[in-house]
This record gives sequence, structure tokens and C-alpha cells, in this order.
Amino acid sequence: MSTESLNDRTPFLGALMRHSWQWVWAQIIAGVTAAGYDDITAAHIGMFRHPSLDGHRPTELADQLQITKQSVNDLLGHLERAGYITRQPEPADKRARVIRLTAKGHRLEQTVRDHAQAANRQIEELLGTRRYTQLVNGLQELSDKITANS
Amino acid sequence: MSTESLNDRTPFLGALMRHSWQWVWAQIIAGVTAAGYDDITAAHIGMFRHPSLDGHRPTELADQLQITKQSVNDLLGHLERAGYITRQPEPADKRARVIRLTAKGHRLEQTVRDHAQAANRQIEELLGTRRYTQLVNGLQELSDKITANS
DNA sequence: CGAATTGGTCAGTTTGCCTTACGACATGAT
DNA sequence: ATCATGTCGTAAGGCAAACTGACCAATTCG
Repeated sequence: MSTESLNDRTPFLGALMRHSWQWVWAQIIAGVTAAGYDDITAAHIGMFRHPSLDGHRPTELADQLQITKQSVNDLLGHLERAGYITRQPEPADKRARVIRLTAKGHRLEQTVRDHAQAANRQIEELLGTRRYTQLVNGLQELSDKITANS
Repeated sequence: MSTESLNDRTPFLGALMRHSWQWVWAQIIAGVTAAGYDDITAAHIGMFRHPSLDGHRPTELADQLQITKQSVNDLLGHLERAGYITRQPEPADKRARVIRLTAKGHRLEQTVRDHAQAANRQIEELLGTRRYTQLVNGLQELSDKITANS
């Protein structure tokens, strides 16, 4: 048995991560869509990541989501037109604007979180609590170390 | 301590998966780009997932990548024009075409795999072999069960 | 103060995907 | 054997979500 055949058996972690993530993401999108939100797309749902949109500024979002502020602005424009958010002037800095969730927006945010948590629970059921906890801890540690190394 | 505060502490697995995957993916793209491949984009690199492109048909790829065969065809067209693949007629089925990697294409494929493996090794170093193995096994099991449940 | 930086917007472009439509070939039922 | 039905690849056109470049207004810093 050569070392090469050993390597061939080693799964690519990236592929496993992508596959698992896509499943979770699909669950969330399906859940949100099923809840009747048909005037927004996956790109908009993606903006509802921690921390809440509420009270933040477009530029912060752009940094967090790793896209340009122009792209953020387009998506925010859509969310505003659809009644999920407003953009209010920031008294402390007259250049800036602050995102405020409307009641509708808060409901959407909660729906997104509910389905993200539902995915967590489904994974716990699939793996069992012991392995689930191991997975969470492993990914959390990796995630932290990745962030530290950048 | 309410149950709610417990829930708030639980990280969303999807977020951890996405963050980790994006890091791996960025490593691969950076590695491939650094190796001098500047005439292809991330979308093309994404086509070099298991199993090898070589010997497969566009429709198979479309199924595997979960995109339409038209989209696959666009990307294959680019890869062909850039000299990474050829599309040859399939004698057994005159409608079909088979993708063949050129020497250049084989080199690219190998480069992509090398960097995917390099990411594996980096993760092993960050986590230690014990936790790394746990993570691989956990994700593998989850990935399998997800696939089975669909 | 003046210069450089930052927050947001406008305009225009590219990319990667989609839908619809189609022609060539394959296949299974009658 | 033929004909309806399905499949493989392609073409044409459209769209969403990203990008770059240019810009103004406000802020911050030397």
C-alpha cells in the first residue's frame, strides 16, 4: 500500500464543509420561502447574519459580508423598497446612515434565525449529541484560529 | 438562567461551516492563482471537483455541480478556448460529447488538488491530529446522512 | 486651515447563472 | 418499422448580484 493510496482516501475537508453548508443554507432558504417571503432572494437572506442588521451601517455590513458597499447598497435598497428596513440619518456623523429594521424586518430576521437553529437541531438528531458537540467545538475552534491567523 | 440565553450562546453551525469553507476555498483560489493560472476564474476552478473532469460528460457535470447544462457549457467553452480541455464526440452515443483534459488541464487539476490537500494539512496543524480526525469524521458522517436523506 | 480619508451614491460593466427553444440522436411501445 | 417520447448538447436572450470608476459631502488629522 503506497502513501498515495492513503492520500486518495483522505476526503477533502473543503468539499465536506461546502456540502454540509449548502445543505444548511438550502434548509434556511427553503424555510424562509415557505414562510411566505417571496419578495426577497438568497442574497437578501444572507444579509441577516450576526449581528443584527438593526443599528448598523452599510459600510460595516460590507466589511462583514466581504462585498463592496455598492453591492450592499443595492441589496439594502431592495430591502427598503420591500419594507423590511429603513435607512435613517446618523446624527453623530452626517455622512452616515443607520439601518433600522421595521416590524416586518424583525419578523424576517427572527424567521431566518429560527430556521438556522432548526438546522442545528436536525444536525444534532442526525449525529447524536456527543458527535454534534464535537463537531460544533471543532468548527468553532477552527473558525477562531482562521480568524486569528488573518 | 433562561433557556433563551442558552440558545443565544449556541453558535449557528451553518455560519461556522460557511466561514471554514470560505477560508479553504480562498486558500485554493489563492494557490491556483499564485501558480500562474490567471486566465480562469473561481467558477472554473469549481469544476475541478471529484471525480476528474476527464472522461465525463457535460450533463453529468451539471448534475454534480447543481447548475444547468447551459451554464456548464459556457464554462467548458471557456476552458476549451483556454486550452485546458477538449470535447470529443462519443462513438457510443452520437448526441454526446466527452470531456478530455489536455496536458495543461491535467496540470491544473493536479494544482487544484494539491492546494485542497494543503488546506487539509493546515487545518490538521491548527487543530492537532486528534481534533482534526474528529472533525473529518463528523463532517463525513453528516455529509453522508444528508445525502441519504434526499 | 488645508489635505487626506471616509460614508454613501450614481453610472456603467461583467459574470455566472437562468429560461425558452431547438435540432440531432436514442429508445421503447405498439 | 415507425413514431412518440425522452435525452444530449447548443443557441439566444435575460437577469441578479457582484464589480470598477467617478463623485460629493462630511469628517479627521497634520
